[in-house]
Amino acid sequence: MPPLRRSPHASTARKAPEWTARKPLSRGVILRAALEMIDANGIDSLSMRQLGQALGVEAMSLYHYFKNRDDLLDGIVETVVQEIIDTVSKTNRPNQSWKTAARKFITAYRVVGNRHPNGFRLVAQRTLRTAAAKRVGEALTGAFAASGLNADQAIIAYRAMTCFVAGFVLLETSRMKPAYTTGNFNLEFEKSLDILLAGIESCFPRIG
Amino acid sequence: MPPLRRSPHASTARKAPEWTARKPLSRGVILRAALEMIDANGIDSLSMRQLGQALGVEAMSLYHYFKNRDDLLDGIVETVVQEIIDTVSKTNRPNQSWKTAARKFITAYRVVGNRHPNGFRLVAQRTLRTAAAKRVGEALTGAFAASGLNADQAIIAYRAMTCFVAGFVLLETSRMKPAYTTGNFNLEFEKSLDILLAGIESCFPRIG
DNA sequence: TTCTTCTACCTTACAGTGTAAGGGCACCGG
DNA sequence: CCGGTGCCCTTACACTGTAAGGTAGAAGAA
Repeated sequence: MPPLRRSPHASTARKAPEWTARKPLSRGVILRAALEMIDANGIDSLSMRQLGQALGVEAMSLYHYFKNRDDLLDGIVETVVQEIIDTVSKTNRPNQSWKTAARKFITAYRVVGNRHPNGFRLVAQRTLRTAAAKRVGEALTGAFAASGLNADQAIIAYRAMTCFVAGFVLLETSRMKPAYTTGNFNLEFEKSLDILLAGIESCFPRIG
Repeated sequence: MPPLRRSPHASTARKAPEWTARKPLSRGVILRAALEMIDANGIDSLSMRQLGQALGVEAMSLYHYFKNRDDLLDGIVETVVQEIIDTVSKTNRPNQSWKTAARKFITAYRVVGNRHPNGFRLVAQRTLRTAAAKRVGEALTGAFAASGLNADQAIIAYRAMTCFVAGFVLLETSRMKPAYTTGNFNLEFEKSLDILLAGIESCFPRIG
């Protein structure tokens, strides 16, 4: 149960104090509200004042939890990346083939990307400066390495796949109709994955 | 020779008229200045006022050539895309194999992406709403089709490659050091291209 | 010539932005 | 009781995009 907190505004009023059930702020609460705003109306709709309003708080209060707006955006990226990690680990099974692992990994990327289209745009541009990003690839490169690739090969395979999925989701989540498409994103995605996996197999014969 | 134009400010001054050699505005002139600003200092550094100042003009004058800032950004995208097209067509030769054509195409994408790192970020997010984007893929899908792929296969191969290169350049041009990298972007790029081309060959056996 | 219209640029104004600087109330450990 | 610390607040400033409308000069018509 969220603790009752006196509304700061009410505390300055003379009459009876008004009590609000406002959720106390925290990085997590703010980030979730921010991601919701972004997903609903685009990145430009996220202003400190409007975010504060959505949380029943003044804009400047947010600066207690985030250094500045950029820091907040980095936090959103981390939130989305973490969601990708969670999604992957939910479907991961031991002893699955590297192809299965890679497919699940990239698919989780896409699923989360479509769940947070505008949040994902942020991820695509600034993944690398967050700490979570450092962990996100371990599972996949690990699977590649366990299947016989050396470190450099695993990284290259990893990069080819993640770059593809980033570009794909970016394209898929833009509202506009692409000029060149079959109209069936699922098919294009799966077929492209087929291409990548077959290419890895063919270029790195030790794998398997 | 650019025509001498009376500086509007000077025209209201009482004394001797001052003549400036300011280049007359046009969509092209504005777009090139805007792209330059973006590449130098990032997208956020592009404000209508500052862009106007760089051109020796008030901010509102730009609205004679662009509906609004978004329209301007679309124009920048189109500029960059056109540069990609030009770069491709400069290296294109008749009778080259589909692999060579694809490699040149994707490489041109990357070269221009690195020449305009911040401009390219715009492209990655809004390529599709521009008219130039409609033409950019014709060469490549044409090469695929000419090599034996049917329409859907050509589109899928095209999409796999363009999504990859978009994601790759986005990663490559972000200042931060990625967590998983060999440190050799050129090698990673070429090897990833190998993977894609081998994968296309393997998944679409009719090609050749 | 003079009158009108058009083009290209301008000024002003407004609502909205991020955030620096600092204030004050509620709670806590002493 | 008292001083600190945490959490939220107000105020203020420089900046943004852009709506509304003005104006000086060029071009065309009479």
